[in-house]
Amino acid sequence: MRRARTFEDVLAQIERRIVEDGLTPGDRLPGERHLAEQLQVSRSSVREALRVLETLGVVSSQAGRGPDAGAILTARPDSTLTDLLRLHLGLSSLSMREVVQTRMMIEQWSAARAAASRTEESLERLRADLAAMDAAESVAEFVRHDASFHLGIAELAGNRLIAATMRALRAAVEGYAIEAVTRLGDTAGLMADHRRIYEAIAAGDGDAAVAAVTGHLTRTYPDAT
Amino acid sequence: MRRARTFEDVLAQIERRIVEDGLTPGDRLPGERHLAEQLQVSRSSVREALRVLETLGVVSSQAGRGPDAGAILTARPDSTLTDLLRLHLGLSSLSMREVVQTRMMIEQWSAARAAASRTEESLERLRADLAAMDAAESVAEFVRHDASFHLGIAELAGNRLIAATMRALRAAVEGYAIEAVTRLGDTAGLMADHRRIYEAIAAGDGDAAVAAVTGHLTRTYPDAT
DNA sequence: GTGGTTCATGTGGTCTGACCACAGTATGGT
DNA sequence: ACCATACTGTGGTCAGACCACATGAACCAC
Repeated sequence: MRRARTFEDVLAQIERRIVEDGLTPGDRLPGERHLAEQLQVSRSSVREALRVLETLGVVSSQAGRGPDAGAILTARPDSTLTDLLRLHLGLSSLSMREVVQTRMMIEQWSAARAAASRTEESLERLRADLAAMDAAESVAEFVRHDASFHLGIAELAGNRLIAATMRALRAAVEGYAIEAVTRLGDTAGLMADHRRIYEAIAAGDGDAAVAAVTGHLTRTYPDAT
Repeated sequence: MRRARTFEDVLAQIERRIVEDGLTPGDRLPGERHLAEQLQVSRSSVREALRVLETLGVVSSQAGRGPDAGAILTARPDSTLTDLLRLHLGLSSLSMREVVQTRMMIEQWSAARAAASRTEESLERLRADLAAMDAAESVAEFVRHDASFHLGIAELAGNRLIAATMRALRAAVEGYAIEAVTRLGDTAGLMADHRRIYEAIAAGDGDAAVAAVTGHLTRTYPDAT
């Protein structure tokens, strides 16, 4: 058994405090110096613990926020997941195939859910993205609205964990996406796919939505299944 | 635009180094003092960067490993994801419902994949877990093999990202699982579910496997869908 | 020669104390 | 009443020190 490092103790104490005091995003932690004194450790250890919490998207710090200020509790797991994917892809401990496959799973699930629980205003957002893609004048702009469209479907399903994962996955394949669109040359095929997905969701046809999403992703990332 | 903090620069430099030098798990980074000198920053900044990488499961440090030693590159995203879920559940920025729902998505997908690509040795592992559950003499032991069974299905699908996510999700509901088993009193119903899942996978019947998994999770976590 | 012991070296982990740039607040003058 | 100024405490960074530990080389006994 390895002895716990000091900053890990600090981590546990802060977590305990969050749970016991029922702190939620927007609340504040004491300043670094205060925490250090309360826990009888050095500021370095406190800072390392805060850095971990920041990495996990639980806390956010910025310099010089005046008295009675400290790290603010947040709920931003997005960049954690994005960084996680990017680094492990770089380390080759994860393959692009696995990432695309995971995205396939999420998008199929989301499309089915979205078809079942669609509302007029959520459909409106998807239509807006479609229109923006049609009007896009550059690959980058097209891809941006493309991402927004796919994310919209995931958010429509109403699960923050899945939506956050989807955002990270999407960011991880960003480079691939731009390359894929450029390679295909024209976007007519992609737009036809998108419209098919939208129509299926709007019609509340879950099976058709899943099929449309599956076809779309298979065509866009042919080398991963 | 907020100015980048020093340790974020260090982070970027280390990441660049990993990608450019094609480093993989098992390789080593220079020692903290060397990195500090190479990048012309203080050791504290290097340490904060390493702490971030450690949190993301990319690096692992331990004290006193002799000369020419530094942090070892790893590929352990599990605890990152587990911590992420636990903290955000504690912060109420994620609900147990969303976690269980995500698990439902992954297990359905995994079961379908597992049914399609089963092998005799992978089935053997599942059978071993089933037998261990039958022989379990305590709730804790039962739940442990229960977890192993479900994880086995996810790993069978052959996607490290999904398997890692599954491990984290499973760990997050650990407390719930023990409570659920205790509440149900006997495990006969659960075991019947497990056998039904196993049989469907062994028979290569994807649809039946999905149905069996869906029924099992719905029964185990009735208050989340 | 061989096997075990000691010891110097360098590591990660921690601490102290200092300085900086910045945001909020109070203070002062107009 | 208003605006500029100084003050205060913050997070961010740095330099330098010490500790416990793991490693490997030098050493000694046999």
